[in-house]
Amino acid sequence: MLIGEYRHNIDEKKRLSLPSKFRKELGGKVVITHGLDHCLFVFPLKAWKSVSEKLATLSMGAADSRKFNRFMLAGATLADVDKMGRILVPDFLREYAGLKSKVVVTGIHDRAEIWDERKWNDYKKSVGREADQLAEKLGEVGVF
Amino acid sequence: MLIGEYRHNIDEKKRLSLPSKFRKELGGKVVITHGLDHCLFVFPLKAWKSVSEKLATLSMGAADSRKFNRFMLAGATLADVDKMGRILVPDFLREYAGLKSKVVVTGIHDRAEIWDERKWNDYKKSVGREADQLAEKLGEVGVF
DNA sequence: GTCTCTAAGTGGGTTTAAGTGGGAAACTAT
DNA sequence: ATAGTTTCCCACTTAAACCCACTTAGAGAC
Repeated sequence: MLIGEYRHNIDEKKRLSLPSKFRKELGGKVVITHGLDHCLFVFPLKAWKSVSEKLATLSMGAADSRKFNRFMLAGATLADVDKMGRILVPDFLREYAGLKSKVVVTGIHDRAEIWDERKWNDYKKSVGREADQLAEKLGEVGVF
Repeated sequence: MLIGEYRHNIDEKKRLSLPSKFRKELGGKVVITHGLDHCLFVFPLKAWKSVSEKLATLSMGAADSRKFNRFMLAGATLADVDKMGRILVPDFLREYAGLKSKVVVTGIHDRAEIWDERKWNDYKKSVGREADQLAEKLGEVGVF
């Protein structure tokens, strides 16, 4: 189970250290892909396979299904973790997530997320303002 | 599994490098054919066989079925991958996909796609505008 | 609280391979 | 024969992979 929020840097060679607490669960190969709200998702290879199997059930006939598959599959990259626990983030994904040097890596269940630091701060603020309404929903779902 | 997006050039001799990460899966011979949305599809020989079998059993009207089969089959070319991992893209396919020098090669499950760089950028932008609906689908399919 | 030890995060230099360009040889067509 | 392609092979450039070292932050002991 991946949890927590870590502040890391992407260096000049486009390398990003994964938090040491994530490394065991993420393993030696991870898949980075487009996430929602313009962040990036990082899956352990195993978890990715179950995602891609679900995607494979979508028909190729419909135009929006093709779009969806291209978004998820062409938008994904297999990255291997180097000896120091770092991954390389491809240009097109960095661009999508608006990543500069300072990024935030978060853990959400079985995946990690990569956020531009500023985007993450803004997002947290907006979540803070909506906390009451969200709390209502949480109650509905029976979390607390 | 082919995933990711790679920017390559078609040189003056009409040669196109396949991404190194695709080469193992694509093998020494590939089938290039008309793709949907004015890109080109590139199948490993093995995957092509299952595609052509499916084409033979299409359940659409006879006239449409003939049309689609001609589109896919008559447009298909068997291409050898050279020692450097490059293929030759025939003129009529380059024309169909509007390929200039700069192209994008993407991986979608068991096939690669070749896009004119500008077309791919436009396509991605349109996907971006539909991000919300795509997110809905993510939920429907139970991906996340 | 402070010192020490350990490990994580970062940075740089070297090596390797991918992507690309171009020349020589073979083949075709004129 | 010759001009124009096509095919094969090799060379160059640059970016990714790899290895190692330094710095800093955290954990533990005193």
